[in-house]
Amino acid sequence: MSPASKPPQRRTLTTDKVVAEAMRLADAEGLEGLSMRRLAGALGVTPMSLYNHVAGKEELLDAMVDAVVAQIDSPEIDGDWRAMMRRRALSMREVLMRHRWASIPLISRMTSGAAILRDTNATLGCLVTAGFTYPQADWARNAIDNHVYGYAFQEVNYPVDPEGYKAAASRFLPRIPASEYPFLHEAARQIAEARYDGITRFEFGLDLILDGLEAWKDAE
Amino acid sequence: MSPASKPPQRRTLTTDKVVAEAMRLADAEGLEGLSMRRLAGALGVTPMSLYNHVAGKEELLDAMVDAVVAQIDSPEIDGDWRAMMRRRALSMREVLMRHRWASIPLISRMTSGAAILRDTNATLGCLVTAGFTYPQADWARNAIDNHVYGYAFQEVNYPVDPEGYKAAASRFLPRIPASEYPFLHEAARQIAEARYDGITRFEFGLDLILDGLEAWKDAE
DNA sequence: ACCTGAACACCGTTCAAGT
DNA sequence: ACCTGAACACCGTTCAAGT
Repeated sequence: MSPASKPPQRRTLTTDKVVAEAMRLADAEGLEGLSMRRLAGALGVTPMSLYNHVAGKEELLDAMVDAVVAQIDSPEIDGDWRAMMRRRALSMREVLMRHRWASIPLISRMTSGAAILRDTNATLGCLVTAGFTYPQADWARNAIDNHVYGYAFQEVNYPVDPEGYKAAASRFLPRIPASEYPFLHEAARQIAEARYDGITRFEFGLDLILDGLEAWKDAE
Repeated sequence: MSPASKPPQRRTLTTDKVVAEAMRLADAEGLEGLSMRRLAGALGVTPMSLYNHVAGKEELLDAMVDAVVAQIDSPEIDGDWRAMMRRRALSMREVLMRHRWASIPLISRMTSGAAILRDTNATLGCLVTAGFTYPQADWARNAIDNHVYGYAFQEVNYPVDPEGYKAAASRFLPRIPASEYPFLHEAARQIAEARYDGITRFEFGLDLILDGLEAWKDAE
């Protein structure tokens, strides 16, 4: 029971450390760079020892997704619903830009960690308190989240900097002959010329949805 | 040069057959059931012979996604934009229900097969012809597609039949104590009770977006 | 031209064994 | 209680060889 009697095992790993290192790996190299074996290597441990702290790779991914959701600014339940939805959406976008691997598992895994439950509860709560019915609140959340996910996903996959943009355009445009795809060709040309306006466009679409929700709510 | 001189090779495989069998496999067992080796087995061939017809698994997935997109009713360029966007969205939903594995790769791969280029060209063309600017048309398509993808994805992952619904709810509700997540708990309860109204909800959200686009278009 | 066998460099995970 | 070595059952893909 004295400190010196501490057993010889390394005692280095915890679930939190495993999840944190997995997120660091995914941040650095993307999801396809994350394997249990590489993760173990990064932690200086054999692959199998990970299974003492996470049940498997699926559960690890769920935990990573939940850790991402934990970072978003959830609505305050008594706050102005529109301001709160706006703040949450902007925060989600920012978090998804920070963890560029997260959009896909966030969309594609039906997971329910503590942070996700908390955020969903707060979001529905804010909308219901503002006067939406439960089904309406459920739909409103879906509409907003679909926008955020879809947009974030695009932003992650398209080149942001002007040079990258130009390069991608010149790599892409030849595949779109004006004779066969006149509208697509012109759209690509205009987009290739425009400067990047990520947040503006994001907020534009977001406000479109919020307008729709407001009208919908008042209409009934 | 006579028919009898036909060489002994089986000559069974073509790219189209490989893609078609891959889709059948994915339809039946999901994307995680689709491996190059299993696909080869289903075609009665060694894994390596597939590489004579597709460059690799990534390209195979791209081809599968394009084959899915080829099935959707693209807009007619001179048609009423709202009716055409509506028809396209309903068709996309239907196709994504038929190929339940397709939502995720359709969202997450930045691919540009012939069918995708064609559909994008037709969609932008219809909107631009109706009076949207190119950037507006681009955004409009994104908004609609995000809705379709997000919704289809949900519909694929949630149980449709009442029994499955009930089972999922009773498996889920205990994880959501009313004390900690009062709003989420009540939402889950109401949703668990409601009968499934997939298409209605889909069209509701779609019309919300189309209303927003119409207002937006008229406003400038 | 198309298909194959053998091999390479990976995976996630189990299980019995160590301390 | 935690970590390990060895093994199992898979992957995608390359390459030289067959016909």
